[in-house]
Amino acid sequence: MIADPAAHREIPDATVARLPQYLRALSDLAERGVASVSSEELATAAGVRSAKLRRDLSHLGSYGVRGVGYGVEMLAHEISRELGLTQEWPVAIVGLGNLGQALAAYLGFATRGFQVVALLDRDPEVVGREIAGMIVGSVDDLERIVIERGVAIGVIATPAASAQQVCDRFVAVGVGSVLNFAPCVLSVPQGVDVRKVDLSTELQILAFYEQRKTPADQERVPLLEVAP
Amino acid sequence: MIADPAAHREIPDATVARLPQYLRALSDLAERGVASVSSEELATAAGVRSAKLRRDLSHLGSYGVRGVGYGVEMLAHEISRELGLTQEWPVAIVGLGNLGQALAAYLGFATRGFQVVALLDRDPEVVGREIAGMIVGSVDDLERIVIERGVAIGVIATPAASAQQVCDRFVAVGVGSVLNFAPCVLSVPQGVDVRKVDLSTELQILAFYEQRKTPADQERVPLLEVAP
DNA sequence: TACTGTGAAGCTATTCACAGCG
DNA sequence: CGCTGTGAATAGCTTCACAGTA
Repeated sequence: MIADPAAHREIPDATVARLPQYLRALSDLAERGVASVSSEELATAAGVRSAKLRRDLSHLGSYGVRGVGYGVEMLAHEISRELGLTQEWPVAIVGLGNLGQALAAYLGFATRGFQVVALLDRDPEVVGREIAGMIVGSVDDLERIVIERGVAIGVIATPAASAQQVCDRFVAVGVGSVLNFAPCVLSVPQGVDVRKVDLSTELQILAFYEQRKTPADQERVPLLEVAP
Repeated sequence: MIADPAAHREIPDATVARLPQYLRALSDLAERGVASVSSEELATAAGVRSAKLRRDLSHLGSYGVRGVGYGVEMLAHEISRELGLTQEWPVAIVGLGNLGQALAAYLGFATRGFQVVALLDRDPEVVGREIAGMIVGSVDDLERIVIERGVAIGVIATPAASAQQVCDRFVAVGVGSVLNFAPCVLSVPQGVDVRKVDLSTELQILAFYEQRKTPADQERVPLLEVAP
């Protein structure tokens, strides 16, 4: 009986969410020819505290050397493996408005580990056009295309009104991970993961803190100080 | 006599990050003419548990009615106020590649509380073009434009190599909040807030969980054979 | 010596469960 | 009664501080 060292490790969600940052910092270091890095240096490059970095990495195993630091290439490889980037994940993008086109262009050449295998839209004006080197298909063929091309991750860049329907169709044919850019909540069965990216949410969060920062005398337009 | 309920309350970061979701759910309800909503219903609409919703709202004050629920319009207004959306925040977008253009178009008409007052790019081919009804200016004029137009929030959609420099220039002329779409860590002085949106980070997180779901050596295969 | 990996402490967030009120 | 608001319990995350080690 052989125990896989990673098999029974539970990696905390908060740690998983930071692994990509560490990986990017390590890639930058590797490009600059750095062979070894301390937790202090890597933490700075990734924008976290060194104690947090060490705790995070300890969940993956003991890949550091006491008194020295971490091997850049080796640690990058371990994190890549942990994140599942040693394989190529087939991705489909649905909705090729402004945002969908930008995502298609970005994913087309800027990311390892992912391959865009389908672009789908509902608008007949858009279907058939070439975007980022790929022909846009009809969303009517979603099920067939997802199955044929083994899509694992679905990206939704449609208007909010269509997002749940597209999501349901993804889920029905076995897509287990969805990245949602539509400004709405998606409901999915247990076992399916959804992550949401939302520009206006981010701006609103910034506005909250900006408001707290702005001294009272600098306050801008008071829209609603009307006496009843 | 009633003391200002929000004046000295510390609202937890996790709560702030969810307020936009609640606001969106409330806006949807208001559009459908719903006047009152229970924590259970609103929580479902926002994709959280009702206990969490009630705890979150309790940080804003007591805006519910026991035995009844929350007034939709009233709660929406309170959250808007708390988020600082009763004023318009002037936003500048730097970098008008695919993504920057998509952001400009989105912000141009899809969001209340924010007004795009400047689009800036470095490329002379792009400067002078009209995007989403606004003429692109030169990034050389960043300082002047930020000051003249009172920019409070800077959006960075440049390549990673330019992002820190643009950020520094924003900060130097008083921009206190930055939304960063470039795949890199920005360092800023204390008191400046940065939020990051990163497509490949999100995909990598999904890949991690997707990999965990797919049993070890089980290759990803179509769920259904292709029908003849 | 200079660093990692980690027990323990402290802090933040979530959830339970029900008192309290309309 | 039905629902909110919250004390208390729990779970999860971060930080400290240092034992342990190449």
